[in-house]
Amino acid sequence: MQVDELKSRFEQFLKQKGYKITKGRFEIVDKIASYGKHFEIEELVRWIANQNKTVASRSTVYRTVRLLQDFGAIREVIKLGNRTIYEFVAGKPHHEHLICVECGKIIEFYKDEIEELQDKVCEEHSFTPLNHRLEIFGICKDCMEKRT
Amino acid sequence: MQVDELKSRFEQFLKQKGYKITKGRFEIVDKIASYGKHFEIEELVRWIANQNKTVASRSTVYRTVRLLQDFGAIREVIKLGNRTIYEFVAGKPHHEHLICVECGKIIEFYKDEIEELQDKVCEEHSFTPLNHRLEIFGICKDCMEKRT
DNA sequence: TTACGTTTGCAAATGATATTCATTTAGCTT
DNA sequence: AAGCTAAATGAATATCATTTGCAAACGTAA
Ligand SMILES: [Mn+2]
Ligand SMILES: [Mn+2]
Ligand SMILES: [Zn+2]
Ligand SMILES: [Zn+2]
Repeated sequence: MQVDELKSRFEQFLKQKGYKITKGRFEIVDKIASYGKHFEIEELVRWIANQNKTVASRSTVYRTVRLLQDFGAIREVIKLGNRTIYEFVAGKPHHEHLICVECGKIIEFYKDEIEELQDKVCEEHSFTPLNHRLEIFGICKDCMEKRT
Repeated sequence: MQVDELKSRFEQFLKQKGYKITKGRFEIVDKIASYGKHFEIEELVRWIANQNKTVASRSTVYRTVRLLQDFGAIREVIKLGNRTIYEFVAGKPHHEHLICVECGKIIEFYKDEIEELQDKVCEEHSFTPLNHRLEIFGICKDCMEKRT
């Protein structure tokens, strides 16, 4: 399992930033890594709360998600209305999302050509890209079929 | 000016939906059309409030922005943190955005090939796209130069 | 073990947006 | 033109996600 690998890298990250190595932080890493789906923070808070003898409070979850974003293990992948959907991306290759506005299904995809074209656009504008997000909203196959 | 054209189309839209033609709604259309920049709703509310003998209240602004989105004259183009940046798109051709995370500058671009590739991806997943948003976050030329 | 800065949990604050409700208004229908 | 009814408005209040203040607990390094 590469979770241990990840945790040790996260430990390095914390040390290097002068932050402390705490139980709560690592519990949250474990939970997020084992959650396996795209998630919203409140969803995660509830899920963690339902596990027995859990440690982390809502504030700590929010604060740790922030840290994990800086660390690069988590990414905000979908912004819909006032909801933010995150994803645990450590180890996963970069990709974008199709979001069904009817059932909420999330489909992942990756197109190298799109990435290249983005780089080209950035160059054309002397813009240094740090990260990007492509969201395509629409109706998934199943929902489309149900409509008839 | 095509604002009148737009307002008359908006009027059709309202009638067709059984909504009413009111002063407030059209005042807001005028303000947004003349604002000329990407905007956040609170920013718009303040700006409208600063004009003299204005009609619309905060609630009406929020409600009308919603309507204009349904109508298609307004689009949520950037979601950054808990901020939503809108744009008056009526008449404007579709495009995407580069966002400087340092100074907030917004650069618009359009790449036909990217649009085509998106359609291709959707087809591959039997997904019916309704709309999409591509945000590229990074550092603009000016900010990059200032860094040295 | 001590000392000190960091983290935590909780409650309270925030900020954007939505909603409630009493009042006004738009758009019919006499 | 006057009345009628449903929709729109404004102000206050609620909601929801997220952040913050603060006292107590903890992690780290000497
Ligand atoms: Mn994903
Ligand atoms: Mn734009
Ligand atoms: Zn669906
Ligand atoms: Zn800049």
